[in-house]
Amino acid sequence: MTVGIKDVARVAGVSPATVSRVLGNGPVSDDLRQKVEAAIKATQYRPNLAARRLRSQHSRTIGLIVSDIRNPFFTTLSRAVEDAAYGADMRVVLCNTDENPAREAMYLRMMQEERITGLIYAPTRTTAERLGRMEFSFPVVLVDRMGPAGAHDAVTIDNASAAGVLVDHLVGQGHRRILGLFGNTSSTAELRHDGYAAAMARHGLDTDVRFLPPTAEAAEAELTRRLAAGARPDAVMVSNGLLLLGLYRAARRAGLESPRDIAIAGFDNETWTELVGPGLTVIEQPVAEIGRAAMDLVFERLRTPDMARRQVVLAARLVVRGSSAARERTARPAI
Amino acid sequence: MTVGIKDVARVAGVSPATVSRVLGNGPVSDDLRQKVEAAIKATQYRPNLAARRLRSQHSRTIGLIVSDIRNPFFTTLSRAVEDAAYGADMRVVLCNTDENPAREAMYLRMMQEERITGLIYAPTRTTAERLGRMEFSFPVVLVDRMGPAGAHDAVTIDNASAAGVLVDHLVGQGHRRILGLFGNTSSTAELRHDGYAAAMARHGLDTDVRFLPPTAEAAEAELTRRLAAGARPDAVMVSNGLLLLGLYRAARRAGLESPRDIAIAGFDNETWTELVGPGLTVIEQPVAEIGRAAMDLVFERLRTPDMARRQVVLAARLVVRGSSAARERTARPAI
DNA sequence: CAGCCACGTGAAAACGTTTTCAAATCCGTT
DNA sequence: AACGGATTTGAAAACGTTTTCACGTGGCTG
Repeated sequence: MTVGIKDVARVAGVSPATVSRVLGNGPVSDDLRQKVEAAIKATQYRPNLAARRLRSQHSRTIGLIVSDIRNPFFTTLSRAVEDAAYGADMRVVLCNTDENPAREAMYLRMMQEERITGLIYAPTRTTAERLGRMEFSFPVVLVDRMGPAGAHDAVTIDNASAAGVLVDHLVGQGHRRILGLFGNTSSTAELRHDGYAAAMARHGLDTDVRFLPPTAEAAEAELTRRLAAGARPDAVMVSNGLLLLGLYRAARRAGLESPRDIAIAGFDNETWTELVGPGLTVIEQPVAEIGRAAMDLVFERLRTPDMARRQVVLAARLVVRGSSAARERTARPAI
Repeated sequence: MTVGIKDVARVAGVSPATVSRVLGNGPVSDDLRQKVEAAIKATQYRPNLAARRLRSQHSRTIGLIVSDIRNPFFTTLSRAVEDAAYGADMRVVLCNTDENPAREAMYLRMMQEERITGLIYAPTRTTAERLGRMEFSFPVVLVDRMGPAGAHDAVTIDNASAAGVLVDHLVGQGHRRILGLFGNTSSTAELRHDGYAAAMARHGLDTDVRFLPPTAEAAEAELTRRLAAGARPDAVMVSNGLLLLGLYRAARRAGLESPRDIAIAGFDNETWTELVGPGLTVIEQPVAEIGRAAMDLVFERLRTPDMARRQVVLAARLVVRGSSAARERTARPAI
């Protein structure tokens, strides 16, 4: 039989209420407090969090829903979230959706059943659209990806302009024919595409775009196919770390060296991007800060439920490395 | 006000017990079942998991305690665990300890308070020792790292012999002076050291060993220091992915190329090890399988509490890449 | 046709806490 | 000396479920 608050009370010679007050730092005389604490030690009492939650209506639990924790962006994010949760004496329940709306829906429902304190969530584009019509009894803070305008708090970078910065850099290095590969499941990839397209237009260049499942395999296959078909862009840019990995693999497999044969750039400054060849030029996001900001937003919204919806936009940073360097001009015409 | 089972019952014109039975697939006539299901839809009812857990004494929750989710080994592990949990309709609560025993203790206590169904746990060496004396009311399965012999179920690879395989390979390539860097927080690193030492002895070679905090920074600093002091081993092997990263960085920073100037090898086949230079020779662990096996073990132990303690040992695999290749023999004497 | 069993159902207890409420005690003030 | 207020305590209700138990109904069996 598991020992409960009543057993502690009996041993200490007080009422259960008093034990509860000791646990919750309520008003108790030092005398009784000591007795109770001794009894707790003696009985090896461990509070039952389910009971506590049921009665107090506070779960002290943060939900975290991402597509795949193995994506280093989400790995770092989750670590930051967990740290903040630890600091606030809360637990984190982790959910991977694999960009699968059915799994997403299942987890969203679970979050309501858990009566979580707050949710940090990177929604699929399809679910994000539906998000405006859904009711939640807890704060929902979107990260990395946005929902319907103004429907939820969110923490992102300025994706369109970051993509623009990347394009500007590539063009500045003399690259003209710039292929863009973008994920097809997130609003974020869409915004990065928009930024790419706008920048290309600004420079008077034609775009070349493909939306793909955001996986290394998809990117690798796509570039391999194009190279086999004889295409040879000056540069390729991609909208996230997984695509960047596939891109690099494809180039390597085709025997292309960067930047000699093809320039490469993308989003997410993952560990390996610095180590590979001349280093890969990337947009670095302040991932841990995004996580912390999201937690802050959860807490603020709890404190001030009527606060206006808030979108926190953090600065991203261009990390220039060898992969995007200028090539010696060949005889090939500029267009 | 939140809608409860009673509200559903009232709407459906049945008793709360019947609603509960519908929810739990209990024996209910089709007639009433339909009414109840309609009422559930109408009221937007969501079960309260805290209440359910309190009454049923089942939390359907798996605890996962690792040192740092950002270590790709644990990332992949956690993904496998989460997948298995999803399949069994369970949640996973994720905890990072940063190899900090205090944080570990805190999380272990939390797990008891959560009354979790089972725990998957990679303990620090210091906590692992204490583990034999601790009582848990749920199955504890150790992963990657072991506890006191036979005290808990565990899933690992054969660390000593895997390290031996790595040494044999390096020696086979002609390397003689092999520096070994090992983490100082896990039993696993210790076993890998033992395997290294045994293999070196078998080959009649002197060992050169250092135990470090298992971080990239520590490994990088250590090798940099040694190189600066004029040391130049034939090869360096390390006991995990983080150390491998630091090792590679240090070599690179010192302008050493692998395998020309120094051979490099280690544990954990992370994404980047294949991409870097000639590729890094590593021992690859079946990480996802470790996670799945751990979950299986949790379930088996729940089914058969008296089952003998079980240690599952999975096969690791040597992945040979360029970084360990033989060097052209120089005039330097073999010893 | 009597008896039995299987089945579906509801009333009420139970899970382990926190919280409300009222009672009791103590202190200082008038 | 009496009163008011603050402080500490305990009894009991409440949180939202599942589970136990007993009851009623209907179909079978003998």
